[in-house]
Amino acid sequence: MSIYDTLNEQQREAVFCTQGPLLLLAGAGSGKTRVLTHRICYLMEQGVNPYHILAITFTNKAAKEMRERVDSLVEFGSEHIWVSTFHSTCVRILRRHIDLLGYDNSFTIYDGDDQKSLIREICKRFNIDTKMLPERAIINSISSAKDEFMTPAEYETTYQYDFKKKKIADIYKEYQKQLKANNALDFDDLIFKTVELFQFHPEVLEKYQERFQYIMVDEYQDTNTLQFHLISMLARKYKNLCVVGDDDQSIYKFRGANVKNILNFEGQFPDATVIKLEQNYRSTKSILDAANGVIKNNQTRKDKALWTENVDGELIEFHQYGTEYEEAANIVQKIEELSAEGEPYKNMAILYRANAQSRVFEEKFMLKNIPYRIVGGTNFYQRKEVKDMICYLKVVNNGMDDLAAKRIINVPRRGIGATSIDKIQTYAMEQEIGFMDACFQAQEIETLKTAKKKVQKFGDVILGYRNYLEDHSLEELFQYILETTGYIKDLEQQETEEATARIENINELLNKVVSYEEEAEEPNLSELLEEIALVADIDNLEESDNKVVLMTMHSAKGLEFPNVFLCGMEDGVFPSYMTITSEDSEELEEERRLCYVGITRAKERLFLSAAKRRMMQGRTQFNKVSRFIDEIPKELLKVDRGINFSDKRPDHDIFSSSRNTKFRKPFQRRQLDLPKTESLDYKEGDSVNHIKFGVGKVTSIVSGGRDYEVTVDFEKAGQKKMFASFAKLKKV
DNA sequence: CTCCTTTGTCTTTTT
DNA sequence: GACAAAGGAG
Repeated sequence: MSIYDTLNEQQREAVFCTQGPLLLLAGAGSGKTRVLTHRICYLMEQGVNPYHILAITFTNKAAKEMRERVDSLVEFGSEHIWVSTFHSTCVRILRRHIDLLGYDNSFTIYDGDDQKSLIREICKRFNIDTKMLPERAIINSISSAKDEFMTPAEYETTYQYDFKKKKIADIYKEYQKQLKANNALDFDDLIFKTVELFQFHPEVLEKYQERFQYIMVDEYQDTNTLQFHLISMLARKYKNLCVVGDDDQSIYKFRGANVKNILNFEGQFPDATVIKLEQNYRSTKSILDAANGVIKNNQTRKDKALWTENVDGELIEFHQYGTEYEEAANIVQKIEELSAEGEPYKNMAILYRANAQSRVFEEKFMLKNIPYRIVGGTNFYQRKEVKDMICYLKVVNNGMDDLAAKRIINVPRRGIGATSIDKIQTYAMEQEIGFMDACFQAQEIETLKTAKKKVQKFGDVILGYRNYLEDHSLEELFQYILETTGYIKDLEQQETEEATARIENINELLNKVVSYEEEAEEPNLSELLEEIALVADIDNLEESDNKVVLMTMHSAKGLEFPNVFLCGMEDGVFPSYMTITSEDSEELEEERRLCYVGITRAKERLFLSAAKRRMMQGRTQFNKVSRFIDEIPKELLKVDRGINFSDKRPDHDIFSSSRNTKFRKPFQRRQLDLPKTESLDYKEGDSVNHIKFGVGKVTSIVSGGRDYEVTVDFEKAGQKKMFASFAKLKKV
């Protein structure tokens, strides 16, 4: 009896197929992690040195789990396998070789917030109207350019006749210049620079090709073009590349993921073996059928049929509540009931479309004293106080990080305001030196008057820290910074709840520093900062905590729970307003894939819910039940009359008229009991004004349930479809 | 320079 | 409703 006997035929085939390119199409819950771990194990049995194996996962958490699972299968050697995310892999490579590209090896990693600050600064300097060109759009454009391996120069020549893009090209160019001057890389650069390194230094590439003779990539459907490039460079020599993915679970198009990577794999590697894993081991039949019912509405997908031998299981429950508060109250109550029946809290997860939806649940859980954990949202390391302390560490570590220096120069208050900072910056640019270096030369800056001394003093403080680190540990440095800045003392004096929470956060960061120093082989500041920059919130989700988990469906990818609550199943929430109004049908399909991911997280029970009205951005919105609910086969759904409705209005069950609902569109009768938008003051053919798109002509008005769907041909923006209640069109 | 108030702007997902 | 940016008083 070998460990491979428990695998099914396709799984075994995949495990034993070790040579040459292999595409593994693995449906949700089909045991792909088992296949990957067993495959690694088999490779080692075949005499492959674990040193030659590279496995790329999507999160650090997945990497850790994979290593542990391999470790439980093999007797020794698992620690030599290189298992990590794309980003961590690249950092490891760049730390060794980035000097070949003219960067310092102690480079800093910029997160999304840093990126935004830098872009904002550049826009200000370039006098760019961020109303015409929002920062978000600029960042996205630069990010997509990098995803396509396009340098600023290439971007400029490609788009020289497009006014807006030409502007972006200027910003992109300056942005890269600044990054380099600050000795910093953003997330995309980590991959980009690694590819560049391999391109310009074939001897380095060859070294890694020799090292990584067997490569595996998980969640392959979510790789972008640049990542594909990286992988194919590495695999070019030995061609032992195994990619695992599911096109139905591709949910990161918005950040550059390219489904074509998986759809065209056989085109890129013509001799590839393709194996499909279609048996689901995770979910009950009802849950799986519901998921299949939804996903089959997508036009562009590889045909496949996921099946299971599992029991039918319970029906899927769907409730429509009056408000999001009722929704939360009832879900929490259900969780209490399940808990009373003996279900551990950690077996229950609440999944939603957007992070903002977590708040109502959090309030309820606190009130009821139920342990919970929210994953995502504002990351721990993005909190003001934590970020402040990190910036101190960054400045100590990398003297060229202007952004970090500017952040802390007046935190705590040192009497150095915006005008002084500008003066230092101007001087730094004239002298072509870094911001921090300019601070060290404060005496030379003529424009500074009373601030001269203060800036000088700040410089001395930083120099003091650097000296201190020479013969002290990181923990000691951190403590020293806390003391000398008086950061905690300031907070203590405030005596507010908020301040106490901040102190706790700083202490948690201190814990991180301590535990890093204990675990690392050779602790150093760069590595600590890199660990901080590259962790995702999900990475810290401990299997052992018995807590209800709350997170977005995006974050839930790759996880599974016995009981799953999918809330906010409303058109406008999920699918989101953005995707409904977009004319690109691809976006709705991605949203549907997300729904598929959400449903397939559930093993035993699935609860779906919606609210008739909910507060969104301070306005009450009336939402129709999500179209995805409609796509689930009716016989799988159990729709109860609302329980515990707190508002006394007669409640109309959406399926109420009779059992015999097969022939009617289930949700249409709702238009009777929901307030319709006030009658419109414009009709087809009228000219109307929209706050963003300007003037246009109404081409059609369709009554869709509680709202009107209005199509307008705008003079500038072209044709748009919108809901009357959202669009606030004015007749002109 | 700092602190407080007011105004305006959004709609998503993240390494 | 939340949060950032701008404006105003000390």
